[in-house]
Amino acid sequence: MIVSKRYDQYCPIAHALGLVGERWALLIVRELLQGPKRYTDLAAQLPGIGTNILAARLKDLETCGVLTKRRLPPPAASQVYELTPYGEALKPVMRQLAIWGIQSLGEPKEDELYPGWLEGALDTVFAPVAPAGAFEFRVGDELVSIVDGEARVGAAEQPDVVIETNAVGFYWLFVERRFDGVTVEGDRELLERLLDAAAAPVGGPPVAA
Amino acid sequence: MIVSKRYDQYCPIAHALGLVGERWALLIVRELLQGPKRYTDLAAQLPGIGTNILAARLKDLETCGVLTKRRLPPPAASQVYELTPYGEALKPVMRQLAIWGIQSLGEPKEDELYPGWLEGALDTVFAPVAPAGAFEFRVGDELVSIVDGEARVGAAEQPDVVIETNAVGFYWLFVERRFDGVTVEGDRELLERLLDAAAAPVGGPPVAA
DNA sequence: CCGCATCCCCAAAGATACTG
DNA sequence: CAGTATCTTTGGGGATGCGG
Repeated sequence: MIVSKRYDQYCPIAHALGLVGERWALLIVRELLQGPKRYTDLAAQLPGIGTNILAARLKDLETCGVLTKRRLPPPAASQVYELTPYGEALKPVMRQLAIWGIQSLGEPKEDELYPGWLEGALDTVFAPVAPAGAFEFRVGDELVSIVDGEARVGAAEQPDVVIETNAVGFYWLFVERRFDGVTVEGDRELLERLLDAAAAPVGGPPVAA
Repeated sequence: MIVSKRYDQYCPIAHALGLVGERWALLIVRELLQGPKRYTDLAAQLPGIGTNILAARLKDLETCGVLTKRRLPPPAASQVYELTPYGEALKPVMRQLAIWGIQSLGEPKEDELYPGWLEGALDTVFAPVAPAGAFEFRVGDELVSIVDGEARVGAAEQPDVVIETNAVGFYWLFVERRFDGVTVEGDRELLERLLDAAAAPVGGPPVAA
């Protein structure tokens, strides 16, 4: 398993795929973008992964410098996995993958969403390109703000704009700029600038996948 | 094979990986970013792929709307594969993957490079974020220009800046802003703006992979 | 419990030969 | 040239076991 079975080309993309291109690898990174997690928590968030695969991936990702295993100080005897700076640098990749994928994903059904999804979305997709200002998103029962380009759970102190909708409204707002079912209070133009910055208009595949 | 074995989550990233996350898939996309190609040409550019895998991937990528099979008009009786607009929209993903991957790739050995590599690099990594102006790159025996945000093989008519180096110099110029072995004629500051726009400073993994 | 290692089974990948 | 057919090998999914 070690270092074998990669692509045999000098190419940054092929090399990157050699490091994080295997099944489950980028989903593990996705989980760790939300902060350090324990083995069991990872397994819980990745339905169907199988404990052997998880262990193998964690080992691989550790040896190639994407994440580190860290033992928590005495009171909590457990250990956690966390991204290295190089692993964190995958965020732009995840961002683009998410922007591309969502175009053919279709709107969410309410019961498919997991707690914290909005924070993940805002943190990786919107926050990195957010213009100066304070945004407050109230989507379903999630409440997350972006202030100075950083996503935070909870309300903003002095929000420039407050967006209220449900998950479906949020989906269409992002992929097609549709404001149906979306309530915007405050600086709507600032929100539009955020949406423009977040993603170029793409459109889905010719055949819905 | 059809539609099975995907990740079972409502998540744009998981969905994207379900479409293009399998082995070889993104490398096929990489090839087609350079324009339509025939089956045999693809096989030639992807050492070790195996004809059955290539055929299977092409079929999968076609059914999920990433590429199309097109039969060339009569004189040339062959058929080619080309990206759909949705497939082309993967370019930002490839861009970020390349930027991330190159940080731990190491400098090239001259015999590892394939003809046309510079055009690929400039087209997917630099051109999409290039500031207005005309850049001319002379790297080894490759000669490619970027004019108005588009990469083109050949010299620029009125270059604002001409960069001359070899592949190794080009590598370090990009990953560490080192100008050793790089000759810059004309507007050097414009080149620096291009480099700044192309990639945030990242740095490789703690352990060289 | 948590963090894996082991085992079994099957699906997918690799290699090669062959065909319209 | 553009694949399909066939065979072998590898890796993933699922369950279970086991030490700390």
